[in-house]
Amino acid sequence: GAIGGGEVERGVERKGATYVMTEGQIEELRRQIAAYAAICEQLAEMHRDAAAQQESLAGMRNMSNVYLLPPPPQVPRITKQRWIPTSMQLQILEREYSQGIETPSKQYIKDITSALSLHGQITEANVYNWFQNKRARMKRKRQNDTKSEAETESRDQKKANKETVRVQIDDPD
Amino acid sequence: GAIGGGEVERGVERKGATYVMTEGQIEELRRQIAAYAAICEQLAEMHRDAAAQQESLAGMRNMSNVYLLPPPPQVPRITKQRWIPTSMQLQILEREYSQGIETPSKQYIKDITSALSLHGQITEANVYNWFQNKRARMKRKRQNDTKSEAETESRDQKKANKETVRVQIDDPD
DNA sequence: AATATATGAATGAACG
DNA sequence: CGTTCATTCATATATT
Repeated sequence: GAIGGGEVERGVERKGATYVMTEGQIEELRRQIAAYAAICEQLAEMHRDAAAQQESLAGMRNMSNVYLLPPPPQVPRITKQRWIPTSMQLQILEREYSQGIETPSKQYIKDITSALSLHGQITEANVYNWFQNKRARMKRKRQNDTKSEAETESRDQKKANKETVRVQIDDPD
Repeated sequence: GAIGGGEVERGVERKGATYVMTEGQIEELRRQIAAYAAICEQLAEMHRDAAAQQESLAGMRNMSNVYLLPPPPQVPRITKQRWIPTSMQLQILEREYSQGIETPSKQYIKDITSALSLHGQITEANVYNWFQNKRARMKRKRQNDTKSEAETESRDQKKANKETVRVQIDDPD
């Protein structure tokens, strides 16, 4: 019995916001992910085939390092506003951070900026700011989490209440 | 593969026709889709490059339309629950602001949050954001008003200007 | 229903 | 570094 069960999960849930999705939305997500996965697989296979036949095709050789090579995605802006990282740039930055790069050195910033510029307009200042903001916001998040954990240390009841509220949401159809 | 996974399903809790997801789960989904999108983009680009150079590669041709068709770049329509202040909460907040509280201290935010929670669900972040938005929008309004005062342009011109700003952006290649 | 606006939230950049 | 500002994104609500 799921409803009101509160047997939600391991320590996954935080006291942060929760989100509600409909079946249709979940389905849509699955479809998108499946579609991307299929396309990636096909493309990758095509490249393997092609590479096997024609090893000297320019630009194709070191596919293993997919993230570091190719294309400039979209830089449509004429009016220079604030930097908006492309999904690729973000992905790379997030990965670097998650792998322990929290306060990159000047040289590191130079390098990664140069790598990221293959995926869109970017400056060293952008990268510097990104890491700075990341650190600050991660830290604040950790503090909030820790604090609210401490608050509810002996009060899981409150949490239960919160869960209960959501249960009331029900089906319009 | 490394990217796919069924973790989503495990964590999703069934509740009538809606599901509740944690921030972490949503984040994970977004990451997955962003990752696939970025990889597809790269592979497609590489493929185009390669195809341009070597059009008659066996095994490549009959699949060459693969990347042309599907992937919807749209990110999931996840309905995020955002705080909607009750009229009572709004009244109190407006009053505080009008009485000179523009940038409340952390402690002040704590206090007011706790007071406001008597009138409905609310978090410190909600309060913080409210004041932040209030400041920004008040400032903007003041600036607009002042500017239109100085200008002899018609009143409607002002709004037209605002619209015009966006028009410049565009044109990828 | 489709578009426009109001406003909560996220985030790049700047400040002290 | 911590905090705040400025801009943008996303969603709820209003308007047509």
